[in-house]
Amino acid sequence: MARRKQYNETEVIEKAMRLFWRNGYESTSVRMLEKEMGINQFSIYASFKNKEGVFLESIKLYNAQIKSITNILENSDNGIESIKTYFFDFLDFSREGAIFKGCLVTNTVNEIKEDSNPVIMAALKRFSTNIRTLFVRNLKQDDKRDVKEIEAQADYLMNALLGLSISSKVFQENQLKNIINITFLHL
Amino acid sequence: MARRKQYNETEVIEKAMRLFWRNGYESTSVRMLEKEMGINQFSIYASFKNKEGVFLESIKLYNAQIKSITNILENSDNGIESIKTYFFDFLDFSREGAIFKGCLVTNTVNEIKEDSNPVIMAALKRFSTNIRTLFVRNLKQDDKRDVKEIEAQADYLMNALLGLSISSKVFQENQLKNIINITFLHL
DNA sequence: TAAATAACTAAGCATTCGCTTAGTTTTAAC
DNA sequence: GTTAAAACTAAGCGAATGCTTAGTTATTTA
Repeated sequence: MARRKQYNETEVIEKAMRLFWRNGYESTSVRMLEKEMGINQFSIYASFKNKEGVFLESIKLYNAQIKSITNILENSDNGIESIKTYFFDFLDFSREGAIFKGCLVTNTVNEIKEDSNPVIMAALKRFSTNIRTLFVRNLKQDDKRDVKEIEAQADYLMNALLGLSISSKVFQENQLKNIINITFLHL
Repeated sequence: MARRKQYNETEVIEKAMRLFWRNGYESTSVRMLEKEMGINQFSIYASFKNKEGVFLESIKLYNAQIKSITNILENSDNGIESIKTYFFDFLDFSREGAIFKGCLVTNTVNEIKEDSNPVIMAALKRFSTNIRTLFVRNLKQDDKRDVKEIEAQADYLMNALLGLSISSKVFQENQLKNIINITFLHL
């Protein structure tokens, strides 16, 4: 009946995601998305409605990709050791060649203003809440741990993880590994 | 010979700084600066050359204001205890009413792209290097501390401080205090 | 082969951005 | 009081933003 799409929507979102990851949401213009995704603006808006739609799909893909790491955490019964593994895995996940891009979600939280885009903000909050829940779950696996302290320890770990997302752009790899090691000392 | 300025440059920078602090650099437009500073665009450019100039002056003022805290750290001989105090003081410093604004510098580092504005980026790096140096200095005051570990511990503390700047916008005050307490446990 | 329709191209829309400039008002020196 | 210069107002500059639309091309169905 009509012409077929000359691009694969999943493939172009993969490219969009990498651009957002490197650049942030606001700093990535639709013209840049055009070039990176290799399709015209018309096609972008036809497939994803608007720039926000492209980003939300990018977050979905990011979530799917990082699942390979969170799944390990989710299926583990090794308490805090698995959380530490998650930190190292995350660092590896955020690597692109020699540089670290941080976490797409954390990067965006830092950039977006709460009231400027509540839809995106809600998606981002959902993401980090999920990770914190996994931390709590795993902390509870350690028998000797004081249950009353678990919530505070989860916050502490989230703080370290958020920090790591920024630090990874500033510090060297061996510094980052030291940071993780010290974070889990005596916890 | 001529008309006098109808505004005080220090006063209007104070207002600009607070806006940047809440909003970030890119997200703050010159139109917003006009309103907040209470002066016309012409006056802004006459006094500070350009938007970047306004921001650099804002950083200077921020530095001057946070000196009340860093001075305490600089003049202390209490080792890591003084660093912990600095964390609590910073939290208080970043408070505006019920909400926490984080650190102006950290907020901006997260927003600015390295190559998009190297001048501002350099100013920001200088700022955080200074704080890390203070951390190293204070860690060395503790006799029993292993000197080889001090650099890594300074990185760890910077990571926690960077994290705190983000966390302070998400977590409640008592959560933040718990995070600081756990950060300094057993260090 | 012809008609129908989805997918494409490219130009252009209104708005906002950082910044400038033409023209007016105020004030100090003479 | 006159003059000169700095400080002001407000309009508008070119470029970039997110998004739309008029017009063309390609492909499926009949």
